[in-house]
Amino acid sequence: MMDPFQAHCEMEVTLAVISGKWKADIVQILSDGTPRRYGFFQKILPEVTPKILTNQLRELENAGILTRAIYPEVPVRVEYQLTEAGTGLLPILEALEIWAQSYTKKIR
Amino acid sequence: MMDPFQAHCEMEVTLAVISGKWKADIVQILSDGTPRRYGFFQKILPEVTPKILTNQLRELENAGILTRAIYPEVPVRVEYQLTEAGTGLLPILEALEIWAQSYTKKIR
DNA sequence: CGGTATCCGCCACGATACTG
DNA sequence: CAGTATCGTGGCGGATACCG
Repeated sequence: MMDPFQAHCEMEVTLAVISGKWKADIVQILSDGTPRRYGFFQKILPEVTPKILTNQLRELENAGILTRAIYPEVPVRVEYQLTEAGTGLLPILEALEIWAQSYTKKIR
Repeated sequence: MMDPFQAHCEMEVTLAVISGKWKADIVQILSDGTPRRYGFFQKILPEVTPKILTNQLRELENAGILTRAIYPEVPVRVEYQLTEAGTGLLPILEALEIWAQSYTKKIR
């Protein structure tokens, strides 16, 4: 991830947070508030390899977008959930989606 | 630039369009509607090298975000201006900026 | 003035295999 | 179940020099 604090303009902080091949997908999967487990992401995103999935999750965690809760049961359970900051991202992602839709219509 | 048409979710089309080290800056420079010349970008963004600047401008042009008008005077004059699609991006960039501001306050 | 041409380093992303 | 470990690579961004 690009260092958000050497961005030229503020908005690049946000871009830095959600730029990452699978981050938008991950945030969207968590968008309904339900805590989700590692295997759930693998099921929804079958193309992402474990290493990459872990990497993207960790970067979002470090950015404060989601939390990672470990329940030391047997077998172990790990749950990911959006933080308040992550939830604040949702309207923006929706705006990105809406713009993309009208854009695709015009360009394609 | 990542191919916008093999994105997993629609919003990544938008991310693909504005992801690029200097693209947000370029769009913001053009945000007031005034046509701007190549040298103007170089003056505002002294760190970007000519090759990179050209590259970022071309990618935005190919994405339909801005137009490139050549006036074959002597010396030649080239002017860049936002398209309608590019203008539609402005509220989104502002939303990114606003989110970044509250985010920076919380995290830093 | 507004670019090209050439060369190159870095690192995000990935394939594959293995593990506490 | 939820991850590491290792090795590999494509292409974005950059430094530097040159051009119509």
